[in-house]
Amino acid sequence: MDVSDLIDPLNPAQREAVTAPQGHALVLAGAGSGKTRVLTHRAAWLVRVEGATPWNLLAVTFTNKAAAEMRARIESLLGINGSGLWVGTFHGLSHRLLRLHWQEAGLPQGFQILDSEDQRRLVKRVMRDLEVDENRWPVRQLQGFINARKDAGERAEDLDSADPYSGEMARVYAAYEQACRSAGVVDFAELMLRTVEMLQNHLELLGHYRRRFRHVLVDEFQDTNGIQYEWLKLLAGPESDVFIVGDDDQSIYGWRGARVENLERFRKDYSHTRVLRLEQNYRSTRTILDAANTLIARNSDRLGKKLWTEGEAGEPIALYAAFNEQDEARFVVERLMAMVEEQGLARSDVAILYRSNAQSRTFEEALMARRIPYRVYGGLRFFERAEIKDALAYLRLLANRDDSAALERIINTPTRGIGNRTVETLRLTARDQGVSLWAAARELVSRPGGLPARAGNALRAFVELIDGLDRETADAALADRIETVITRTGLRGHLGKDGSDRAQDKLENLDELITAAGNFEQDNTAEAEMDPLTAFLAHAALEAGEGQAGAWEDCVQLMTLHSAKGLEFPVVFLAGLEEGLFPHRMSVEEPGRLEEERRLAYVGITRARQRLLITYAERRRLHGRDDFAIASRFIRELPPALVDEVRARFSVTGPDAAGSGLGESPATQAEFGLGERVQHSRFGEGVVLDCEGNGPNARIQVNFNDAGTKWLVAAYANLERI
DNA sequence: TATAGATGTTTTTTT
DNA sequence: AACATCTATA
Repeated sequence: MDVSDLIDPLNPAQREAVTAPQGHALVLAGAGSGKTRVLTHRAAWLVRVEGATPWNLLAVTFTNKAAAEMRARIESLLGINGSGLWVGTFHGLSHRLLRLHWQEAGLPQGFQILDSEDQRRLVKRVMRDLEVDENRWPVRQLQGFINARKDAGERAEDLDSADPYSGEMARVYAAYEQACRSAGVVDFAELMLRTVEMLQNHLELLGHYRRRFRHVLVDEFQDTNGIQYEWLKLLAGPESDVFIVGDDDQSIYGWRGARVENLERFRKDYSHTRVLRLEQNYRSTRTILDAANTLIARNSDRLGKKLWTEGEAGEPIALYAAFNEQDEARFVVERLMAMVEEQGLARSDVAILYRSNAQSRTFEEALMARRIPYRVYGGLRFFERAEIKDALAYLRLLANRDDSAALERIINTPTRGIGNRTVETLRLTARDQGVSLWAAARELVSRPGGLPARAGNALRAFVELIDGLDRETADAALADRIETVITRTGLRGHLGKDGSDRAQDKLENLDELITAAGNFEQDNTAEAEMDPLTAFLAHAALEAGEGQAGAWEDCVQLMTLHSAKGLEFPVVFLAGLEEGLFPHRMSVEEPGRLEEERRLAYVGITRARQRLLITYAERRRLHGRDDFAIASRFIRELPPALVDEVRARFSVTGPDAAGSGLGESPATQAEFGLGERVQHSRFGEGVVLDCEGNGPNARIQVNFNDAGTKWLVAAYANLERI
């Protein structure tokens, strides 16, 4: 058997990992050391050399993107393709198990999945029913609490109900679970927890999967949380070999319960684990790697790795101190244009990375102004848009009338005369009789005098609308079904009346939804045993869909540092390195959280292959508020010798030098930084707020104590620094 | 009950 | 700035 294609592309350390004898293995793999390659080649090795079948493999990661790539690479190495291969995300695979064994899991066959927003709304609903004070107990906090408990594998009844603080939260948790149960919905964390409980309670199922999954492979193991660890321990039985890959320096999901300690725990729990290290980096220049190593060395409690490269030193890291976020975007876009035009770089070779999604806007505007194609990953995703979720809520109701969360969302969207008063009556009736809102609606509609005439008619029309839609479209293709729903419910007409651009966008999104459903039904022949509507709704919740669909043009890539993990680009712009933004102000107090921010910076730096450019803005508008900022501590933590500061300050050239075209006379040159105090002959003292342009054409905005805010042509303003 | 306008809240990252 | 939620008014 010729396995040279599996082995030849590997270095000795990688080869050792891929060809390791049977048994457990922990691969500590630094950034850019080829860990995904090792994982996929290991999977192929097990089948082609060790006699396993694809059926014996279970391969897990965290993000849909990573899972898709892993699947594609394994399939290509094995020359197979099909859904028999269990490769996916923790949540996706759990979902698959729960669909297959819904009865054992105690779920209705058509259970639906709540995304974070759905979950928050439901928690809020429950809190109102329980009359919990939302000022004392913020909804988000309760939502976070519930998820944290689930991520740790704890149910409401496991909590201490005597303690007044956690007792109150446990009460909400319990009521929320009850609401989910009666509506037949599960949240993300529940997918994991329910799967674990199902396997614990059904040993015949557990035995079946343990016998099947002889080889369990896990990528990004440092991101596993408590319940995911339990999940793996269950599915990987005593006869199974577990092969895990991870990097403690890239652990950036602590906020959602990830435990780096799971790496160490694994070594203890799985005896005779072979520990391997991949320390040679094939991705970045020596400069970039040195910078990353120096930065991450400040963190404590590392498992310890020394990344090295045989590559070139490469160019220094560029640092640009922008005046504000517009200037930052201008710098980035001009630089990337120059690189694309002069060096023939593809636009898709360039990534702009930032800490928070809100930062994408300024870059989008700057790119759009210059007609440069770009693609934003993450942010508000397709299936999370309000109009899409409205349409999906109707579909959820068609699939399951008891889905009260879905019903509440659309019972009066678009408005059809069912106001708060009527809905409140519905809730009371539902609560009294212990039934869903839908059942309560049916009951009230059929009971004479149950509601005032006007409300009763409106509600009856709604009930008939839903039942009618169901009857008429039950056998239709998914896309036609959605088309009918959008039209008949009045969603389209409602938006059509509004002539605004935003409404137009929403209409286009609804059309896009119909197209997406059509494509989905065509491609998704694999899980034929699942009802197409249910499958589509699950797809919408689990893979919310990326920002913009299509346009596989050559695009500049914009994304958060979190979504950049696992990717690499020849050129990386790391933007917004300011104290308060990155590291985020919420994370600077606690050392542990600050270290996670530093790991995030490490992830960002190590995405770059050739060129790394770092920017920050001295002044940034956030939440409508202007704030001065100082450079991130992470900039100071880089070795100064590796950093080339482009120009931190704004320079103004005098009119004489500009007019004559001769050399600039130092005497007429001045430099100003934002926030600096200046003196003007007529307006008196003021503070520099903003700058625009450069050299003789530069304009400068000054807020004078007495004369107010003015824009001045800097060359003629004769400002003096004080 | 519907709507416009006021008021208050974001505080980050994702399945 | 953008959005959700509340309030006053028709």
